[in-house]
Amino acid sequence: MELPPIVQSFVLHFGEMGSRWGINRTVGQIYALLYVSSEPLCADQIVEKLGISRSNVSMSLRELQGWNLVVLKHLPDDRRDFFTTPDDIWQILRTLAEERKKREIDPTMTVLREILMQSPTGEAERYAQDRMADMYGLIEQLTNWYDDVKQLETDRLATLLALGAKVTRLLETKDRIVSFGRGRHSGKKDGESA
Amino acid sequence: MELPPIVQSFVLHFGEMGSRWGINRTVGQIYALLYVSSEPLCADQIVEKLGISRSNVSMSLRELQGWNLVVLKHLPDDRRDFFTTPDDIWQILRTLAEERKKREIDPTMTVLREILMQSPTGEAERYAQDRMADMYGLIEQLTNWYDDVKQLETDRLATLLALGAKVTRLLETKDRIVSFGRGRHSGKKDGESA
DNA sequence: TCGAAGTTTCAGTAATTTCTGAAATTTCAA
DNA sequence: TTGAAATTTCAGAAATTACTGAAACTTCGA
Repeated sequence: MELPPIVQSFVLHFGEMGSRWGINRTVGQIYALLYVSSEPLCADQIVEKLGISRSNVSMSLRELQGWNLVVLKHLPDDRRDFFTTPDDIWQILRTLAEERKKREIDPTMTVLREILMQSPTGEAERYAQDRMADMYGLIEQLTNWYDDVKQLETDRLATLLALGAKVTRLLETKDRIVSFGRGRHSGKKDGESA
Repeated sequence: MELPPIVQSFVLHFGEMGSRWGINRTVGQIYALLYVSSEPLCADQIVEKLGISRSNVSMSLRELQGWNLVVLKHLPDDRRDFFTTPDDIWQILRTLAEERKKREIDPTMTVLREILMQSPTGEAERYAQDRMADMYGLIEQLTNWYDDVKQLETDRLATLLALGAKVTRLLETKDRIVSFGRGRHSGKKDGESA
C-alpha cells in the first residue's frame, strides 16, 4: 500500500470498521480512499494504491454502486470508469441513512407485518404478538419521523440539529401563546431552564 | 427448535438479520426469543428451545450482557440465572443507540481527531485532511444532537418524533413573533403550508 | 471439606465470508 | 470483422468467524 501516512491511517481504519458497519474490509478501504481523493480514481489506480486484486476491486466497486455511495466520472477519450464520492457530505449522510434503512429495517418490518396478520393460537403467541406489535409501532414512529425530516433542505436540517432538545422549550412557548390566545392555560408544568 | 410458528419466524428472522446488525446469528436468535417470552428464561431453556449448544448460549448471553440488552433475574431458592429484555421498548431503543454509537462511531471520531492533529506534508494530504474535517464536523453535529435529545423523557421524545419536520414551521412562527416583537421582519420567505 | 448444580473457557472443527487468478465477456476503434 | 483494452465472472484458496464438546471453574449447601 503506497499512500501518505495520514491517508493510510484513515483507509486502514475504514477497513477495520467495515465489519461493524455491515460492509467488508475492501469495500471500506476503497470508500475511504475515494472519499479523501481530490480526483476520481479508476480501478487500476485503486489496485495499485491498496495492493489488492483487480477482481476484488471490481466486485467492491460494484457493491459501493449498489449502495449509491460512489459517482462515476468519465474523461474525454478514455474508456475507463473513474469513481468518486459526492462532494456534499450531507448528501452522503442521506444516502447512507436511506440504504441502511432499506437493508436493516425494511425487511424486519415486512416480517413483522406478516406475523401480525396471523391469529395467535395460544397464550404464549398472544404475548409474543403483543411485543412484536410494540416493536412495530416504535419503528413506525421512528421511520415516519425520518421520512418527514429527510425532505428538509440541508440548512433547515442543520438548524433542527443545532436546536436539539431545545425544541421542547419552543413547544412550551407555543403552548403558552396558543392557550393564552384561547384564554386558558395548558396543564403542563414548565420548570426547565437552559 | 421447538417453538410456536409465530415465534419461530421471528426468531429465525432475527438470526438472519444478525449479520447486518453487527451481531451473529445465535445472539440475534436468543435476543428475539427473550424479547417475545413473557417469563425470563435460563440458559438450558434457551438451549432446548433453539437447539444450540450450551456453550454457545453461554457466550451469546455474555455478549448480550456486554450490549446491556438483557436483564438478569433470580427466582427464590434457584441458583440459575434467568434472562429477559427490559419491558420498556423505548429503553431498549436508548440502549441500542448508545451501544451502536460506542461501537460504530466513537472509534472513528478518535481516529479522526488523531489524524487532524497532524500537519499535512503535501497537497494531497491537505485535501484529505479537509475532507476528514468535514466528516468530523458532521458527525459532531449529529452526536451533539443525539446527546441532547437522549436526555428527554420518553413522552417528550415521542412528541418530538410526532412533530417531525413540522418543527421548522414552528421555528418560522417563532421567528415572526420574535422579529415582530423587535419591530422588524425576518428576511425569510414563508410560503410553505401543511 | 466434599460434591452437586450451574457456568465459563477454550482448543479444535465447521461454516461462512472474502479474496484471487484465470477465463469469459464487453466495448469500441480500425 | 478483428483484436486490443477494459471489465466482470466464478471456482477454488485463504482468511475469518461461529460453534461445539470436554474440561475447568465457581458457588453453595450439607
